[in-house]
Amino acid sequence: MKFREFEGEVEEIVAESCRASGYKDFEADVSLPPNDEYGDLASAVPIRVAKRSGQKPGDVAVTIASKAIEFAKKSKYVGSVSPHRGGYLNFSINAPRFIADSVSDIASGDLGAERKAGEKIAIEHTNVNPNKALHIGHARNLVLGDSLVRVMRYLGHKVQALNYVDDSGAQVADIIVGFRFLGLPDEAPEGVKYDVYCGDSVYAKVNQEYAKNPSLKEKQSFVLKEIEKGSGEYADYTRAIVRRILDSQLSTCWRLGATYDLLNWESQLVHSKMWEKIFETLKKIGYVKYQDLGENKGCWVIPDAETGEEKVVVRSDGTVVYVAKDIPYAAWKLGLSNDPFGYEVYADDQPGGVLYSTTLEGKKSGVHFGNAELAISVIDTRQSYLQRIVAKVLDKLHEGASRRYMHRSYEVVSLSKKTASAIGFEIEGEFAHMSGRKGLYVNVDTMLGKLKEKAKVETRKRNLAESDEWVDAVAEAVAVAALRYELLKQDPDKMIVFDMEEALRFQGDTGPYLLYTYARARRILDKTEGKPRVNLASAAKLTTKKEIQLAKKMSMLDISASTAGEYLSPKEIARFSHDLAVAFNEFYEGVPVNKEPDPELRDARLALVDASSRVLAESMRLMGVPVKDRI
RNA sequence: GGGCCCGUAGCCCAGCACGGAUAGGGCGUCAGCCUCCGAAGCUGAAGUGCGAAAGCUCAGAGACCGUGGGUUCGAAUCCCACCGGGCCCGCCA
Repeated sequence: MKFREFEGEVEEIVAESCRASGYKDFEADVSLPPNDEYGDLASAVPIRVAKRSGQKPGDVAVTIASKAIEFAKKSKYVGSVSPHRGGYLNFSINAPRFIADSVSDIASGDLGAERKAGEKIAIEHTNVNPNKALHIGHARNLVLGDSLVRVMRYLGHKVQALNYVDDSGAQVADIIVGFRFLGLPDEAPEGVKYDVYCGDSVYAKVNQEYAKNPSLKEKQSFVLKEIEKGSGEYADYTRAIVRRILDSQLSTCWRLGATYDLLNWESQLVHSKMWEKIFETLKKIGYVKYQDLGENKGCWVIPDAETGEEKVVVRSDGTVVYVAKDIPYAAWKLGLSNDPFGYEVYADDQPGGVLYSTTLEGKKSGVHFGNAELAISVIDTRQSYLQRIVAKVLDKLHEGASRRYMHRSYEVVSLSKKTASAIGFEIEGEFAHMSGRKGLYVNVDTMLGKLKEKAKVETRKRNLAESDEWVDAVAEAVAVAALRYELLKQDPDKMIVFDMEEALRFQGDTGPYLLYTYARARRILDKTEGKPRVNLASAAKLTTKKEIQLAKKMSMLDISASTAGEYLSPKEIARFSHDLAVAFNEFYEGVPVNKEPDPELRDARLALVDASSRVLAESMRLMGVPVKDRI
């Protein structure tokens, strides 16, 4: 997009004019000034030069500026250069040319980043145990992961979105225990989602019973052993139940706008024997060691050179611990071991395209997964230690492999005191961590329901003539927008203390604000007699600060997205979208479009509305925030 | 005991990667703006001066950036220590 081109020119000018002034080896750093009264881009290079040469920064700035002014004459988008006595070089943009070019690029559909040779990237996210419905903590994972998938694709990478299903763990076994040993019905009551039923009723009930009746725990280990076998009555039954719960979870994921390319099953990973091969290699190189005495007697362990501690990977009974399942999964993603899987269609009705599943039956379906150049795992921060162990082991399998394995960690979502109280838990501090066992959580479906209810009221108020179906569809979009944006905009390193009341806000820095802004822009375009078109002459009439601000902002999407990709930080897109929406609303309130008497100027403004709304829609798409023409 | 993360207005958050020009938003509070392209929005913080008006000009709420040191011409940003909060360090997943 054009702002980046402008930036490139400025960098070039700074570098050339430094050289021409006899200042060598200075990085031509360019940044946005704190205030646009200084200009549209600035460089602090004179300060650095002055530091080395002992001159005054302001004098250096004048010297370099005199050269820069000459170089700028050849440039396309640099309007003027001026030195600042504090030691800055300030560059202003050639607004008419910049706006005319930006608008026509965007109007022709060019919303993308500079296409580089895309990498093959595997992004793992969601990974919810198939025994319960998604709660808002899982939603944070999903939103982060799915937005990363979208951003990476926008940047031109070839992305595989992976969802890991732990279909053989204790949590699944608990559901089976409930059905088979506590006599709980394996059908949900009328009107209750299957995953909600299993999580809210079955899982909670089974855990209560464990506390009362410890012998029930033996049933759990019995079920686990049966599942492990992979065949037989219990294994088959579990497979069917897992599938029902998973499908129910997937409907929620899809509702949130997240889709996947492949499901990886833990049971298949275990049966694939990948671990056994890796284990042999690790034994051969002496990285895993057998302990014949001490507290880890009878176990295979890997040492941690830094802490001097060791991590058990194979228990004394020969079974593997959790991290030893993550290692082959990571190795498979990066193509560090042979691919034991076939691939088959799991769902062809997924909104974003076919969802595949691994299989050990050998069917390939003509598709390929794994073998990625980069693997990103969206996993909460509590697993950072284990993820570091996985990375270290990868390095032992293949020199430097850990550089291609990235853990996108994030803090958990907890509940505010008020919200905990609203669902029947009186707590000590200001917030409480969610707990599936205790039943202390807010389900995604519940939250979307509340958001939608409120959105319906708000939407109906503004659209008295519309059908119920129409209002429903809009309210659904508003609900999803509100939740996704809320979970995405905050830094992943910060805990979200979720408060129901606050999350129900549709004003200010929220998803619905973006939807509203887009609809506002569409309204202008729908009502107009004019045509969105602009040329150099009419662009020159766009002279107000609000118009220029909007034009600049809209052509920075690619810059924000690059940052988001580089730092695995999709909240950059949230900042961008909000800034763009603010710029649009200020423009909207500040200058007339359809009421503008000068038809040339009106059309130029229309073109600006058209282009900026396209960019807004694209940035919303990158966050998985739905877009509606009217709300 | 070892390690990771967080601490910025009454509340919630940006900014920290790459040190630089008046620390940005949102909520809330208060005051305005719908006969004027959608008020899920915008403007302002009793205002001053110029002007017929659009508007311009000046002024202008809320922050010891957890605390204390250090590095630097310059620190919210880098380094160290401490305080407060959260998390992890399992033959659970």
